[in-house]
Amino acid sequence: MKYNPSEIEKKWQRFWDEKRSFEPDEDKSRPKKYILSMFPYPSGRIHMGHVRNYAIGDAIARYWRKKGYNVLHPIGWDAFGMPAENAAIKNRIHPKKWTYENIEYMRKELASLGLSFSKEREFATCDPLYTKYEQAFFIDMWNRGLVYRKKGFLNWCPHDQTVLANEQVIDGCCWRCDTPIVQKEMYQYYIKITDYADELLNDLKKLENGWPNRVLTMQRNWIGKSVGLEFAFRLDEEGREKTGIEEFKVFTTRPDTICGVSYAAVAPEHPLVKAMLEKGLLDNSSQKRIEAMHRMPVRERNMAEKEGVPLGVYVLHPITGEKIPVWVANFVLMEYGSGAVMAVPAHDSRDYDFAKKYGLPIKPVIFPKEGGLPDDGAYTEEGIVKGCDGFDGLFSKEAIEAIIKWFEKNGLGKKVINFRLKDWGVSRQRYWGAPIPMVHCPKCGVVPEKRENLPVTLPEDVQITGEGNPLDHHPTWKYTKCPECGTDATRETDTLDTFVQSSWYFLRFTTPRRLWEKRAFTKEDTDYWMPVDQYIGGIEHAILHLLYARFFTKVFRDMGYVNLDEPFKRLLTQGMVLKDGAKMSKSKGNVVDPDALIKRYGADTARLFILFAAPPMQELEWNDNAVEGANRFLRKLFDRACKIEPCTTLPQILHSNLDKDEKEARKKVYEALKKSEDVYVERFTFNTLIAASMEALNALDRQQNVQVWQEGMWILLNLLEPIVPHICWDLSEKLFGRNNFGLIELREEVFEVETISMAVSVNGKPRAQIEVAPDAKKEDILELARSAVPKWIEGKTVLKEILVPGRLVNIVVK
RNA sequence: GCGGACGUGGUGGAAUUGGUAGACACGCCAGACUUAGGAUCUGGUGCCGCAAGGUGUGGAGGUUCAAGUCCUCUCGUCCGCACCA
Repeated sequence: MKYNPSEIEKKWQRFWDEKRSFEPDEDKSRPKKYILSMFPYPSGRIHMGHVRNYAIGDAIARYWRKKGYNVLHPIGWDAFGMPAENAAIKNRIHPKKWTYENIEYMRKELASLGLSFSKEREFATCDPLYTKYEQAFFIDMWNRGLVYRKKGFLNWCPHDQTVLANEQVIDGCCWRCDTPIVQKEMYQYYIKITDYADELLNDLKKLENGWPNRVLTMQRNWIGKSVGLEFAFRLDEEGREKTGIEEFKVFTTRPDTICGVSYAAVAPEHPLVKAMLEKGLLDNSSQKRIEAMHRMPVRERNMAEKEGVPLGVYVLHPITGEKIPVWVANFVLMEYGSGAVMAVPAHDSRDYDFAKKYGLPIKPVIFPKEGGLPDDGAYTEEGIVKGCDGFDGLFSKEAIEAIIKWFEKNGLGKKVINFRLKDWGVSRQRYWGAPIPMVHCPKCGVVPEKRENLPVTLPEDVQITGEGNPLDHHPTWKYTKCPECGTDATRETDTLDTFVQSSWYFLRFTTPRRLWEKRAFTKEDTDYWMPVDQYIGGIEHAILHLLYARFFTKVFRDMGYVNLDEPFKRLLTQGMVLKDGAKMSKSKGNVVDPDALIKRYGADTARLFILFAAPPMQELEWNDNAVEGANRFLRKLFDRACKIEPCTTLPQILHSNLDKDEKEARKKVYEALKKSEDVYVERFTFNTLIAASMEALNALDRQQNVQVWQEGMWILLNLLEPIVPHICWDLSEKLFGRNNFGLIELREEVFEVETISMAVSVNGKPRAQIEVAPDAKKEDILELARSAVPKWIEGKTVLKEILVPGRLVNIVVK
């Protein structure tokens, strides 16, 4: 019989569907596994990255199911977002239609891979039923003070009258109409993720054994906790009178360098600058230069050269009382700390560059324990304080403590913890998103919509042109009554960031469909299913998605909705799929289409290749020839299986009766079985398991024992099922009535051998092989070893002999 | 600049605790069979060398009886963050 993948695959996919084989059991007494591959954006067609993602997740899910676990392995669609609007502009198709059609198509594509999804829990995040709960959560957070409105700067295209995401700004211009973008200040909704900054940082410790180190590092850097001193620079008398401003705050992580301050620097957006501009205290050229700095988007400022303008006002040094000039500097960020810094050119490279450029004094106050200060550049390491009254002789760490204490004692400053992490702006001036469920009332202000009115749904009769906000432009949609007082009011026309949807979708999956109308999820279900035991996805989500999802979990916990600190116990970040050394992309023309591949070779070949070609976390280089090789293995497996006599139980073999090749075959088979535990549970290096299975099949091929063949195939089909399910179900059905899909015990006797082959090396170089009995005495082995390498030891003195049992003998001679 | 990961045959990759480097596969070479095919099977294949042997995990040192694996320095590639005070 010939291996016919398309026939087999259709047959079993239908079988699984009809039997609802992969729906989780509602019996919560069974041990569970929640295996989740990140849900896809319905862009239109699946790509190889998806195939890889879902092949990995499916293998893990199928493994645990076969082990008797209750497995939740769901799929859904991250369905809101800009591509739908872009398609609407380009092809005049409604985003909703476009999205649901794509989902329809991609669902079929994924189905053709034979993935064991819990399909009955599938949903799209643009389903109103999902939006309903998301809006309710948003209101809960608003009521708890976790959501607030604030003016923030956004990329704004004056031509299209729209807000642009950072990635839509190309060289400072709108990606669509090429108009230079401006920074526009608008009201935005923010979620207070910073309230949880410390916990999000500390709890990374709990993930150390389950998450890749680099993801943990990336999150730590992103949160960016720094501890330091906050104090105020008081303006001198003249300055206070001129500007009407008394003082401004600065933050430093290096209070030990405070006596080296030679100027203060403030951001172009700083209130002091604003006040001075308003009062006309700056000359024309200074004004112009400050305005130019201000105009430059913050992202671009870091590329530009350091620039500054002296403000002509002075502050007083809190310790020495010296007068210190204040500068505006383009490298000071308004968003971080207080938007102002104390500048210590001797010990900070940015301050140094700036001081050099403008000829400001450089005063070293920290000296290394050994050696001197650098000739050029700042000394940014720790050292001993010199030239700072009252603190001289202290080492940096002690000086930091002492100086902070001094400030606190004198009421001049305090220890402060700063985070790089900022609150999460969730407003999007777009159509295709979840409407923010708020109402603007002239009497009551901004108030949440009533719960019974949720979801606030999108109007369908809109024209998406890319200009302006369709919700705002809609003739009637935004007009409503205030939920508090009934006055005429307007709806919020902003929609939510799509990251909000992906921050809790994994909780929604725990809810059986019959409860969807009633509840977002229940504690009963989340207590049982959560946390996700294995999460699989691309490294590109290492920071934002994973951070937001962790944050939502903690907020839900504090609102009493879940009993859970961290949502994802283990995380596997898969590598990219490359072709010709580059990421597959249409523009490069190096795309391999999964559909075509499945059509030609079948889903099992696609899955086998993708898991065989590289370990999951590594990049995978596409190779058409190697795909052919994967297919060859399956054909061979099928061919050999067809020659086997069916049986319904695992044959009992008397190992000692077998010949050498038969024993070797059994050994290889059981080695693969042994390996499978480690691979499916711990390491996920499917490539090595597949290699071990190939070795086993090759070894089986070198002998003819009927029972050894039966046993070998029984085991191989069992352990390959998670990787190539269709062929394994088909052959298992024919040969073993699928009785081989249960637990298989290891047979230790197959690992026992009559002789062990050991290497003999002389001075570390391998010179000969010897065969010894497993129970041979040390002296006998050494004797044999010496006699095996006469050429290398004759006439020399044996200094030492090292025996590594079962592996080698090393003879050291001189 | 800071942080991280990775460098092993012609290629993808194995080597879990320091113990015979190159498993498995692709490619290539030779052969068999053949309805002459991009099928299947057998054998070979790190490099140099006729061989004995030498040499070999980016490079240079070091620790060790023994290093792909541990340490120091260095080069390269990729990724993340990027004036974060």
